[in-house]
Amino acid sequence: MDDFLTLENQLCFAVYEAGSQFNKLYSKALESFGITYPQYLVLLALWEENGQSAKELGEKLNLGTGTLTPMIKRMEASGWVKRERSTADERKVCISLQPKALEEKEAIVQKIATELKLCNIEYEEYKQLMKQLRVLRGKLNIYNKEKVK
Amino acid sequence: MDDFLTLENQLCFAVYEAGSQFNKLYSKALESFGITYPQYLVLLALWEENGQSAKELGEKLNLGTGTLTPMIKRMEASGWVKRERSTADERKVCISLQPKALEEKEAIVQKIATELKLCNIEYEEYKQLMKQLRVLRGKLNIYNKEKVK
DNA sequence: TACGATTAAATCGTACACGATATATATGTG
DNA sequence: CACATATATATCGTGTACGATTTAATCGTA
Repeated sequence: MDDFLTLENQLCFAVYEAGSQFNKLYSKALESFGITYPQYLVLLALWEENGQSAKELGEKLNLGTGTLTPMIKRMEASGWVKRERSTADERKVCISLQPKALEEKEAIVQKIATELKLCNIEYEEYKQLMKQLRVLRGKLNIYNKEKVK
Repeated sequence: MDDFLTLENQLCFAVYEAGSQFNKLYSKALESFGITYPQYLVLLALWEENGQSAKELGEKLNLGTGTLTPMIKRMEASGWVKRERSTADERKVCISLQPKALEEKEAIVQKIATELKLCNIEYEEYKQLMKQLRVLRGKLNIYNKEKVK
């Protein structure tokens, strides 16, 4: 009757599970580099475009300042990034990569690629999932944006 | 060149994003009931089978005792569940629903159903995603289990 | 039956994640 | 120029999440 109520049939839970599994996989793979999974996402964003304000970074990663500020400070303390107040607009903080983040890039990327290969995710599967998750993201985004109003 | 390195093309990030969007949607929908999204998942598991040990619950939800114990205690404090040491095996704690959790079930389920409907997720889309996420879960599970050894 | 190994929870430390609030800088309009 | 408004961060409080360690109960086997 209310089969749709079981954990097993909840899309939100399927996503939640996959998320925590990726979290574990990446955390373990990144452990030896001394970065966490969310910190790796920050590096990805900065490798793509070095020197971004906290706001820009937060928008790309869907993270508020309450999450980002302390995280970036930890990454600064461990030598991955640096934070500088913009001189043009003193409200802004510009976050950029330290040499360490550029030097270690290849090794980190390689490590992740190696581990992911072990999961045997097919290219078609990957592509399909990405496509469907983008559609889902679009719909959830519209909903969440509406609700803020 | 390394387009596969962009955030936009990372499966892990797509899952991460969808997860946090669901989190926001459910959190807002559940706010008036005084429960969080993870707590709602606990209720789902207990509505499905009332009276489970912390270990069983943790296995279904992929949560360790470091997460579950304090969460269940909060849910006990707010009157949703109760915790009782098993008399047969004093190591076990049996977690079961308080009347409040049974009384509010319909209202909670209705509220969630209403909000989800507003997202316009098609049945086919839902089914497809569930199917693919189950495959992904299987693969990530195998990987993560291997790594523990 | 004694005792080492296993199992179930609890506890601890660290790191997200989010909403709400505070603070400081910049901007727009009279 | 003055001042209300808007913007960018920072801070705070609460609640997950996870690995590691601790504690207590049970089990297996000599």
